[in-house]
Amino acid sequence: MAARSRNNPLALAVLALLWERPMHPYEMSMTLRERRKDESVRLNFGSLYSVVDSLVKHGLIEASSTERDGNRPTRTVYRITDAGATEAIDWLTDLVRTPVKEFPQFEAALSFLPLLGPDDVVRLLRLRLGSLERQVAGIEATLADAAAMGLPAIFSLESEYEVAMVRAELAFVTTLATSIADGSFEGVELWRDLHTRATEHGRLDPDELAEALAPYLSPP
Amino acid sequence: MAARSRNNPLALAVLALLWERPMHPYEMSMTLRERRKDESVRLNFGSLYSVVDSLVKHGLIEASSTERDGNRPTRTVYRITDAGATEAIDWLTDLVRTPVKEFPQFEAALSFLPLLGPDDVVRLLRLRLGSLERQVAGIEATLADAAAMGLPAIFSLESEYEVAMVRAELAFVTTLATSIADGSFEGVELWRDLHTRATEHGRLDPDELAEALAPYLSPP
DNA sequence: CGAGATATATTCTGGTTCGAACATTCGGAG
DNA sequence: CTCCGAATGTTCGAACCAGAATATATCTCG
Repeated sequence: MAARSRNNPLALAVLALLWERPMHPYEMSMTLRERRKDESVRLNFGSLYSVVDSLVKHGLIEASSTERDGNRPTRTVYRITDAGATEAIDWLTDLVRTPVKEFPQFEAALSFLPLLGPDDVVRLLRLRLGSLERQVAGIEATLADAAAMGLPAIFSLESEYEVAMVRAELAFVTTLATSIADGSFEGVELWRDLHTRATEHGRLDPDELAEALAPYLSPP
Repeated sequence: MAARSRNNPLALAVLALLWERPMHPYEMSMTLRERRKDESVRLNFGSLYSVVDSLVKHGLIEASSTERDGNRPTRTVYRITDAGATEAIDWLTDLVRTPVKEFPQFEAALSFLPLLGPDDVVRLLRLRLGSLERQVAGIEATLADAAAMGLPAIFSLESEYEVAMVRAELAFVTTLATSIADGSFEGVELWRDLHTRATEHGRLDPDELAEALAPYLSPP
Protein backbone atom coordinates (compact mmCIF):
# COMPACT_ATOMS: atom_id res chain seq x y z
CA MET A 1 0.00 0.00 0.00
CA ALA A 2 1.70 3.17 -1.21
CA ALA A 3 1.86 5.85 1.49
CA ARG A 4 -0.74 8.56 0.97
CA SER A 5 0.58 12.06 0.62
CA ARG A 6 -0.46 14.16 3.57
CA ASN A 7 -0.78 17.48 1.84
CA ASN A 8 -4.54 17.95 1.86
CA PRO A 9 -5.93 18.45 5.38
CA LEU A 10 -9.41 17.83 4.02
CA ALA A 11 -8.47 14.15 4.17
CA LEU A 12 -7.72 14.55 7.87
CA ALA A 13 -11.09 16.21 8.32
CA VAL A 14 -12.78 13.23 6.67
CA LEU A 15 -10.96 10.82 8.96
CA ALA A 16 -11.88 12.90 12.01
CA LEU A 17 -15.56 12.94 11.02
CA LEU A 18 -15.73 9.24 10.25
CA TRP A 19 -14.04 8.61 13.57
CA GLU A 20 -17.24 9.90 15.16
CA ARG A 21 -19.66 8.02 12.97
CA PRO A 22 -20.17 6.74 9.41
CA MET A 23 -21.33 9.38 6.92
CA HIS A 24 -21.77 9.99 3.22
CA PRO A 25 -19.71 12.74 1.57
CA TYR A 26 -22.43 15.33 1.37
CA GLU A 27 -23.17 14.87 5.05
CA MET A 28 -19.48 15.37 5.79
CA SER A 29 -19.44 18.66 3.97
CA MET A 30 -22.57 19.87 5.75
CA THR A 31 -21.23 18.84 9.15
CA LEU A 32 -17.97 20.65 8.50
CA ARG A 33 -19.91 23.77 7.60
CA GLU A 34 -22.14 23.59 10.64
CA ARG A 35 -19.11 23.43 12.87
CA ARG A 36 -17.34 26.20 10.93
CA LYS A 37 -14.48 23.86 10.18
CA ASP A 38 -14.65 25.12 6.62
CA GLU A 39 -12.92 28.22 7.99
CA SER A 40 -9.85 26.22 8.90
CA VAL A 41 -9.84 23.51 6.24
CA ARG A 42 -10.20 24.24 2.54
CA LEU A 43 -13.44 22.57 1.58
CA ASN A 44 -14.92 22.25 -1.84
CA PHE A 45 -17.24 19.69 -3.19
CA GLY A 46 -15.13 18.54 -6.08
CA SER A 47 -12.12 17.89 -3.87
CA LEU A 48 -14.12 16.14 -1.20
CA TYR A 49 -15.19 13.34 -3.51
CA SER A 50 -11.70 12.74 -4.85
CA VAL A 51 -10.23 12.81 -1.37
CA VAL A 52 -12.76 10.21 -0.27
CA ASP A 53 -11.90 8.02 -3.26
CA SER A 54 -8.24 8.28 -2.49
CA LEU A 55 -8.79 7.35 1.16
CA VAL A 56 -10.75 4.30 0.06
CA LYS A 57 -8.01 3.31 -2.35
CA HIS A 58 -5.49 3.41 0.48
CA GLY A 59 -7.68 1.40 2.83
CA LEU A 60 -8.11 4.18 5.40
CA ILE A 61 -11.89 4.26 5.01
CA GLU A 62 -14.38 1.90 3.36
CA ALA A 63 -17.91 1.96 2.00
CA SER A 64 -20.31 0.68 4.64
CA SER A 65 -23.55 0.88 2.66
CA THR A 66 -25.15 2.35 -0.41
CA GLU A 67 -28.57 3.74 0.22
CA ARG A 68 -31.17 5.22 -2.02
CA ASP A 69 -33.63 7.72 -0.60
CA GLY A 70 -36.63 8.19 -2.86
CA ASN A 71 -35.35 9.05 -6.27
CA ARG A 72 -32.34 11.11 -5.25
CA PRO A 73 -28.90 10.04 -6.38
CA THR A 74 -27.67 6.94 -4.61
CA ARG A 75 -25.35 7.88 -1.82
CA THR A 76 -22.51 5.90 -0.37
CA VAL A 77 -21.91 5.86 3.37
CA TYR A 78 -18.31 5.40 4.48
CA ARG A 79 -16.73 4.30 7.74
CA ILE A 80 -13.19 4.54 9.07
CA THR A 81 -10.94 1.48 9.17
CA ASP A 82 -8.39 0.60 11.86
CA ALA A 83 -5.63 1.75 9.53
CA GLY A 84 -7.52 4.99 9.08
CA ALA A 85 -7.86 5.58 12.82
CA THR A 86 -4.13 5.05 13.26
CA GLU A 87 -3.34 7.33 10.36
CA ALA A 88 -5.56 10.10 11.74
CA ILE A 89 -3.74 10.08 15.09
CA ASP A 90 -0.33 9.85 13.46
CA TRP A 91 -1.00 12.64 11.04
CA LEU A 92 -2.48 14.92 13.67
CA THR A 93 0.42 14.23 16.02
CA ASP A 94 2.82 15.19 13.29
CA LEU A 95 1.00 18.41 12.47
CA VAL A 96 1.02 19.51 16.09
CA ARG A 97 4.62 18.57 16.71
CA THR A 98 6.26 19.85 13.54
CA PRO A 99 5.63 23.19 11.86
CA VAL A 100 5.26 22.84 8.10
CA LYS A 101 6.59 25.56 5.85
CA GLU A 102 3.72 27.60 4.43
CA PHE A 103 3.79 30.19 1.67
CA PRO A 104 1.27 32.93 2.48
CA GLN A 105 0.51 35.10 -0.53
CA PHE A 106 1.19 38.29 1.37
CA GLU A 107 4.72 37.14 2.00
CA ALA A 108 5.15 36.60 -1.74
CA ALA A 109 3.75 40.07 -2.35
CA LEU A 110 6.27 41.59 0.07
CA SER A 111 9.00 39.82 -1.89
CA PHE A 112 8.15 41.80 -4.98
CA LEU A 113 7.19 45.05 -3.36
CA PRO A 114 9.93 47.09 -5.09
CA LEU A 115 7.79 46.85 -8.26
CA LEU A 116 5.43 49.37 -6.64
CA GLY A 117 6.31 52.83 -5.38
CA PRO A 118 6.36 53.66 -1.66
CA ASP A 119 3.38 56.04 -1.80
CA ASP A 120 1.20 53.48 -3.54
CA VAL A 121 2.31 50.88 -1.02
CA VAL A 122 1.32 53.05 1.92
CA ARG A 123 -2.11 53.64 0.41
CA LEU A 124 -2.61 49.92 -0.22
CA LEU A 125 -1.38 48.88 3.22
CA ARG A 126 -3.86 51.24 4.83
CA LEU A 127 -6.67 49.64 2.87
CA ARG A 128 -5.39 46.27 4.01
CA LEU A 129 -5.55 47.42 7.63
CA GLY A 130 -9.26 48.01 7.24
CA SER A 131 -9.85 44.47 5.98
CA LEU A 132 -7.74 43.00 8.74
CA GLU A 133 -9.70 44.88 11.39
CA ARG A 134 -12.98 43.61 9.97
CA GLN A 135 -11.51 40.11 9.97
CA VAL A 136 -10.59 40.37 13.64
CA ALA A 137 -14.07 41.60 14.48
CA GLY A 138 -15.61 38.69 12.57
CA ILE A 139 -13.55 36.03 14.30
CA GLU A 140 -14.18 37.55 17.72
CA ALA A 141 -17.90 37.49 17.02
CA THR A 142 -17.66 33.80 16.17
CA LEU A 143 -15.77 33.18 19.40
CA ALA A 144 -18.32 35.12 21.42
CA ASP A 145 -21.13 33.06 19.87
CA ALA A 146 -19.37 29.82 20.71
CA ALA A 147 -18.76 30.93 24.28
CA ALA A 148 -22.37 32.09 24.60
CA MET A 149 -23.69 28.64 23.79
CA GLY A 150 -21.38 27.07 26.31
CA LEU A 151 -19.05 25.33 23.89
CA PRO A 152 -15.80 24.42 25.71
CA ALA A 153 -12.74 26.36 24.51
CA ILE A 154 -11.08 23.23 23.13
CA PHE A 155 -13.61 23.28 20.27
CA SER A 156 -12.81 26.75 19.04
CA LEU A 157 -9.06 26.82 19.51
CA GLU A 158 -8.55 27.24 15.78
CA SER A 159 -10.30 30.60 15.94
CA GLU A 160 -8.13 31.72 18.83
CA TYR A 161 -5.13 30.89 16.72
CA GLU A 162 -6.51 32.66 13.68
CA VAL A 163 -7.25 35.85 15.59
CA ALA A 164 -3.77 35.81 17.13
CA MET A 165 -2.23 35.57 13.69
CA VAL A 166 -4.37 38.28 12.14
CA ARG A 167 -3.55 40.59 15.04
CA ALA A 168 0.15 39.96 14.50
CA GLU A 169 -0.23 40.85 10.84
CA LEU A 170 -2.14 43.97 11.82
CA ALA A 171 0.71 45.05 14.06
CA PHE A 172 3.26 44.37 11.34
CA VAL A 173 1.34 46.24 8.65
CA THR A 174 0.63 49.18 10.94
CA THR A 175 4.29 49.60 11.78
CA LEU A 176 5.35 49.19 8.18
CA ALA A 177 2.82 51.67 6.77
CA THR A 178 3.68 54.23 9.41
CA SER A 179 7.40 53.96 8.96
CA ILE A 180 7.19 54.28 5.17
CA ALA A 181 4.80 57.21 5.47
CA ASP A 182 6.92 59.18 7.96
CA GLY A 183 10.15 58.40 6.16
CA SER A 184 11.74 56.41 8.97
CA PHE A 185 11.81 53.25 6.87
CA GLU A 186 15.42 52.59 5.93
CA GLY A 187 16.14 53.39 2.30
CA VAL A 188 12.77 54.85 1.50
CA GLU A 189 14.30 57.84 -0.32
CA LEU A 190 16.23 55.53 -2.59
CA TRP A 191 13.11 53.51 -3.25
CA ARG A 192 11.00 56.58 -4.01
CA ASP A 193 13.73 58.02 -6.22
CA LEU A 194 13.94 54.96 -8.39
CA HIS A 195 10.23 54.97 -8.93
CA THR A 196 9.97 58.66 -9.61
CA ARG A 197 12.69 58.44 -12.23
CA ALA A 198 11.23 55.28 -13.69
CA THR A 199 7.78 56.76 -14.09
CA GLU A 200 8.40 60.45 -14.71
CA HIS A 201 8.15 60.37 -18.47
CA GLY A 202 4.65 59.09 -18.86
CA ARG A 203 4.06 55.58 -17.65
CA LEU A 204 6.38 52.94 -16.23
CA ASP A 205 9.46 52.27 -18.30
CA PRO A 206 10.47 48.67 -17.71
CA ASP A 207 13.98 49.11 -19.11
CA GLU A 208 14.95 52.07 -17.03
CA LEU A 209 13.43 50.60 -13.89
CA ALA A 210 15.21 47.33 -14.48
CA GLU A 211 18.54 49.05 -14.92
CA ALA A 212 18.09 51.24 -11.88
CA LEU A 213 17.05 48.35 -9.64
CA ALA A 214 19.55 45.81 -10.90
CA PRO A 215 22.45 46.61 -8.57
CA TYR A 216 20.24 46.22 -5.52
CA LEU A 217 18.53 43.06 -6.60
CA SER A 218 21.45 40.62 -6.66
CA PRO A 219 23.23 39.92 -3.41
CA PRO A 220 26.90 39.33 -4.37
CA MET B 1 -8.11 35.78 -23.87
CA ALA B 2 -9.44 33.91 -20.84
CA ALA B 3 -8.38 35.54 -17.57
CA ARG B 4 -5.56 33.65 -15.88
CA SER B 5 -6.24 32.35 -12.41
CA ARG B 6 -4.05 34.13 -9.89
CA ASN B 7 -3.55 31.34 -7.43
CA ASN B 8 0.09 30.49 -7.98
CA PRO B 9 2.44 33.28 -6.87
CA LEU B 10 5.24 31.56 -8.79
CA ALA B 11 3.69 33.17 -11.87
CA LEU B 12 4.05 36.56 -10.23
CA ALA B 13 7.67 35.74 -9.48
CA VAL B 14 8.26 34.94 -13.14
CA LEU B 15 6.69 38.23 -14.20
CA ALA B 16 8.79 40.13 -11.65
CA LEU B 17 11.99 38.50 -12.88
CA LEU B 18 11.27 39.05 -16.55
CA TRP B 19 10.45 42.64 -15.70
CA GLU B 20 14.14 43.04 -14.91
CA ARG B 21 15.49 41.20 -17.93
CA PRO B 22 14.78 38.27 -20.27
CA MET B 23 15.68 34.86 -18.88
CA HIS B 24 15.22 31.17 -19.50
CA PRO B 25 13.34 29.09 -16.92
CA TYR B 26 16.35 27.49 -15.31
CA GLU B 27 17.96 30.89 -14.86
CA MET B 28 14.75 32.10 -13.22
CA SER B 29 14.84 29.30 -10.70
CA MET B 30 18.51 29.89 -9.91
CA THR B 31 17.96 33.62 -9.51
CA LEU B 32 15.05 33.03 -7.17
CA ARG B 33 17.23 30.75 -5.07
CA GLU B 34 20.13 33.17 -4.95
CA ARG B 35 17.83 35.87 -3.65
CA ARG B 36 16.16 33.49 -1.20
CA LYS B 37 12.80 34.14 -2.81
CA ASP B 38 12.24 30.39 -2.74
CA GLU B 39 11.56 30.90 0.98
CA SER B 40 8.52 33.03 0.21
CA VAL B 41 7.29 31.52 -3.05
CA ARG B 42 6.77 27.80 -3.54
CA LEU B 43 9.27 26.85 -6.22
CA ASN B 44 9.68 23.57 -7.91
CA PHE B 45 11.03 22.78 -11.29
CA GLY B 46 8.04 20.95 -12.64
CA SER B 47 5.67 23.77 -11.76
CA LEU B 48 7.94 26.45 -13.12
CA TYR B 49 7.83 25.11 -16.65
CA SER B 50 4.06 24.75 -16.69
CA VAL B 51 3.59 28.20 -15.20
CA VAL B 52 5.79 29.64 -17.94
CA ASP B 53 3.76 27.79 -20.58
CA SER B 54 0.56 29.11 -19.15
CA LEU B 55 1.88 32.69 -19.08
CA VAL B 56 2.87 32.36 -22.73
CA LYS B 57 -0.55 31.01 -23.61
CA HIS B 58 -2.13 34.06 -22.01
CA GLY B 59 0.18 36.50 -23.76
CA LEU B 60 1.81 37.81 -20.58
CA ILE B 61 5.29 36.71 -21.63
CA GLU B 62 6.74 35.52 -24.95
CA ALA B 63 9.73 33.59 -26.23
CA SER B 64 12.45 36.03 -27.27
CA SER B 65 15.00 33.51 -28.53
CA THR B 66 15.92 29.87 -28.53
CA GLU B 67 19.57 29.24 -27.99
CA ARG B 68 21.62 26.13 -28.05
CA ASP B 69 24.86 26.02 -26.08
CA GLY B 70 27.08 23.24 -27.22
CA ASN B 71 25.04 20.09 -27.04
CA ARG B 72 22.94 20.92 -23.96
CA PRO B 73 19.19 20.91 -24.26
CA THR B 74 17.93 23.87 -26.23
CA ARG B 75 16.76 26.58 -23.89
CA THR B 76 14.14 29.19 -24.53
CA VAL B 77 14.60 32.72 -23.29
CA TYR B 78 11.41 34.59 -22.45
CA ARG B 79 10.60 38.29 -22.09
CA ILE B 80 7.67 40.07 -20.54
CA THR B 81 4.97 41.67 -22.72
CA ASP B 82 3.11 44.92 -22.06
CA ALA B 83 0.09 42.91 -20.95
CA GLY B 84 2.38 41.01 -18.60
CA ALA B 85 3.82 44.17 -17.06
CA THR B 86 0.30 45.47 -16.43
CA GLU B 87 -0.79 42.17 -14.96
CA ALA B 88 2.20 42.06 -12.61
CA ILE B 89 1.37 45.49 -11.17
CA ASP B 90 -2.35 44.72 -10.95
CA TRP B 91 -1.82 41.40 -9.26
CA LEU B 92 0.72 42.75 -6.80
CA THR B 93 -1.53 45.71 -5.99
CA ASP B 94 -4.34 43.32 -5.27
CA LEU B 95 -2.23 41.10 -3.03
CA VAL B 96 -1.07 44.05 -0.95
CA ARG B 97 -4.50 45.63 -0.66
CA THR B 98 -6.65 42.59 0.02
CA PRO B 99 -5.86 39.77 2.45
CA VAL B 100 -6.58 36.37 0.93
CA LYS B 101 -7.93 33.62 3.15
CA GLU B 102 -5.21 31.07 3.85
CA PHE B 103 -5.52 27.65 5.44
CA PRO B 104 -2.42 26.96 7.53
CA GLN B 105 -2.08 23.31 8.42
CA PHE B 106 -1.58 24.06 12.09
CA GLU B 107 -4.99 25.72 12.15
CA ALA B 108 -6.49 22.56 10.68
CA ALA B 109 -4.69 20.53 13.32
CA LEU B 110 -6.13 22.69 16.10
CA SER B 111 -9.56 22.02 14.63
CA PHE B 112 -9.22 18.34 15.32
CA LEU B 113 -7.25 18.53 18.52
CA PRO B 114 -9.90 16.73 20.62
CA LEU B 115 -8.77 13.51 18.91
CA LEU B 116 -5.64 13.68 21.06
CA GLY B 117 -5.46 13.81 24.85
CA PRO B 118 -4.35 16.95 26.71
CA ASP B 119 -1.14 15.43 28.04
CA ASP B 120 -0.03 14.32 24.61
CA VAL B 121 -0.90 17.73 23.25
CA VAL B 122 1.25 19.50 25.84
CA ARG B 123 4.18 17.24 25.01
CA LEU B 124 3.78 17.86 21.27
CA LEU B 125 3.34 21.61 21.65
CA ARG B 126 6.56 21.81 23.62
CA LEU B 127 8.38 20.03 20.84
CA ARG B 128 6.83 22.48 18.42
CA LEU B 129 8.18 25.37 20.48
CA GLY B 130 11.69 24.10 19.92
CA SER B 131 11.22 24.06 16.14
CA LEU B 132 9.69 27.50 16.16
CA GLU B 133 12.61 28.91 18.11
CA ARG B 134 15.07 27.42 15.65
CA GLN B 135 13.03 28.91 12.85
CA VAL B 136 13.20 32.37 14.39
CA ALA B 137 16.96 32.04 14.82
CA GLY B 138 17.32 31.01 11.18
CA ILE B 139 15.35 33.93 9.80
CA GLU B 140 17.14 36.40 12.02
CA ALA B 141 20.45 35.07 10.77
CA THR B 142 19.28 35.62 7.18
CA LEU B 143 18.26 39.16 8.06
CA ALA B 144 21.59 39.84 9.74
CA ASP B 145 23.42 38.60 6.64
CA ALA B 146 21.37 40.84 4.39
CA ALA B 147 21.96 43.84 6.61
CA ALA B 148 25.67 43.03 6.80
CA MET B 149 26.04 43.23 3.04
CA GLY B 150 24.23 46.53 2.95
CA LEU B 151 21.06 45.34 1.27
CA PRO B 152 18.32 47.95 1.86
CA ALA B 153 15.46 46.78 4.09
CA ILE B 154 12.94 46.90 1.26
CA PHE B 155 14.57 43.78 -0.20
CA SER B 156 14.14 41.61 2.85
CA LEU B 157 10.75 42.73 4.04
CA GLU B 158 9.34 39.27 3.49
CA SER B 159 11.68 37.91 6.16
CA GLU B 160 10.62 40.61 8.61
CA TYR B 161 7.06 39.50 8.04
CA GLU B 162 7.89 35.85 8.41
CA VAL B 163 9.68 36.36 11.69
CA ALA B 164 6.82 38.45 13.05
CA MET B 165 4.38 35.66 12.23
CA VAL B 166 6.52 32.90 13.70
CA ARG B 167 6.97 34.94 16.87
CA ALA B 168 3.20 35.36 17.13
CA GLU B 169 2.75 31.61 16.79
CA LEU B 170 5.42 31.08 19.42
CA ALA B 171 3.54 33.30 21.83
CA PHE B 172 0.27 31.51 21.10
CA VAL B 173 1.72 28.04 21.52
CA THR B 174 3.56 28.99 24.71
CA THR B 175 0.41 30.32 26.31
CA LEU B 176 -1.62 27.35 25.17
CA ALA B 177 0.85 24.72 26.36
CA THR B 178 1.23 26.42 29.71
CA SER B 179 -2.45 26.80 30.33
CA ILE B 180 -3.20 23.17 29.47
CA ALA B 181 -0.32 21.98 31.62
CA ASP B 182 -1.25 23.99 34.70
CA GLY B 183 -4.94 23.21 34.36
CA SER B 184 -6.07 26.79 33.78
CA PHE B 185 -7.29 25.96 30.27
CA GLU B 186 -11.08 26.02 30.37
CA GLY B 187 -12.60 22.54 30.22
CA VAL B 188 -9.33 20.66 30.43
CA GLU B 189 -10.71 18.24 33.09
CA LEU B 190 -13.58 17.31 30.80
CA TRP B 191 -11.18 16.82 27.92
CA ARG B 192 -8.81 14.65 29.95
CA ASP B 193 -11.70 12.65 31.36
CA LEU B 194 -13.05 11.74 27.97
CA HIS B 195 -9.70 10.52 26.82
CA THR B 196 -8.93 8.58 29.94
CA ARG B 197 -12.23 6.78 29.71
CA ALA B 198 -11.86 6.26 25.97
CA THR B 199 -8.40 4.76 26.26
CA GLU B 200 -8.43 3.00 29.62
CA HIS B 201 -9.21 -0.50 28.40
CA GLY B 202 -6.23 -1.07 26.13
CA ARG B 203 -6.09 1.12 23.08
CA LEU B 204 -8.43 3.78 21.75
CA ASP B 205 -12.02 2.68 21.37
CA PRO B 206 -13.50 4.70 18.54
CA ASP B 207 -17.09 3.93 19.47
CA GLU B 208 -16.90 4.98 23.07
CA LEU B 209 -14.91 8.08 22.24
CA ALA B 210 -17.36 9.02 19.53
CA GLU B 211 -20.32 8.67 21.87
CA ALA B 212 -18.66 10.62 24.64
CA LEU B 213 -17.62 13.45 22.36
CA ALA B 214 -20.78 13.66 20.32
CA PRO B 215 -22.75 16.08 22.51
CA TYR B 216 -19.90 18.60 22.48
CA LEU B 217 -19.18 18.40 18.81
CA SER B 218 -22.41 19.78 17.32
CA PRO B 219 -23.33 23.35 18.14
CA PRO B 220 -27.16 23.40 18.28
C1' DC C 1 -50.81 25.93 -7.10
C1' DG C 2 -46.97 26.96 -9.97
C1' DA C 3 -42.39 29.22 -10.45
C1' DG C 4 -38.27 30.12 -8.78
C1' DA C 5 -35.09 29.60 -5.09
C1' DT C 6 -32.78 26.46 -2.12
C1' DA C 7 -31.25 21.93 -0.51
C1' DT C 8 -29.65 17.29 -1.58
C1' DA C 9 -26.00 14.66 -3.76
C1' DT C 10 -22.65 13.42 -7.17
C1' DT C 11 -19.86 13.52 -11.55
C1' DC C 12 -17.03 15.58 -15.01
C1' DT C 13 -13.59 18.21 -17.12
C1' DG C 14 -9.58 20.34 -17.76
C1' DG C 15 -6.05 22.88 -15.80
C1' DT C 16 -2.28 22.63 -12.04
C1' DT C 17 1.19 20.74 -9.45
C1' DC C 18 4.49 17.49 -7.93
C1' DG C 19 8.23 14.45 -8.10
C1' DA C 20 10.94 11.76 -10.69
C1' DA C 21 13.37 10.83 -14.81
C1' DC C 22 16.17 12.14 -18.41
C1' DA C 23 20.28 13.98 -20.83
C1' DT C 24 24.42 16.62 -21.07
C1' DT C 25 28.62 19.22 -19.38
C1' DC C 26 31.93 20.62 -16.01
C1' DG C 27 35.21 20.42 -12.20
C1' DG C 28 38.16 18.05 -9.33
C1' DA C 29 40.28 13.72 -7.10
C1' DG C 30 43.07 10.09 -7.91
C1' DC D 1 43.30 11.23 -18.38
C1' DT D 2 39.35 9.28 -16.58
C1' DC D 3 35.69 8.55 -13.47
C1' DC D 4 32.32 10.48 -10.35
C1' DG D 5 29.45 13.67 -8.47
C1' DA D 6 27.45 18.20 -8.92
C1' DA D 7 25.51 21.57 -11.94
C1' DT D 8 22.79 22.64 -16.06
C1' DG D 9 18.41 22.30 -18.29
C1' DT D 10 14.04 20.19 -19.67
C1' DT D 11 10.23 16.73 -20.10
C1' DC D 12 6.88 13.42 -18.53
C1' DG D 13 3.15 11.13 -16.21
C1' DA D 14 0.30 10.60 -12.53
C1' DA D 15 -2.12 12.63 -9.01
C1' DC D 16 -4.63 16.47 -7.49
C1' DC D 17 -7.86 20.09 -7.24
C1' DA D 18 -11.28 23.80 -8.35
C1' DG D 19 -15.35 24.96 -10.40
C1' DA D 20 -18.95 24.06 -13.25
C1' DA D 21 -22.46 20.93 -14.72
C1' DT D 22 -25.97 17.72 -13.70
C1' DA D 23 -30.29 15.97 -11.71
C1' DT D 24 -33.92 15.67 -8.49
C1' DA D 25 -36.63 17.11 -4.33
C1' DT D 26 -38.45 20.34 -1.33
C1' DC D 27 -39.60 24.78 0.33
C1' DT D 28 -41.82 29.33 -0.08
C1' DC D 29 -44.33 33.15 -1.46
C1' DG D 30 -47.68 35.54 -3.82
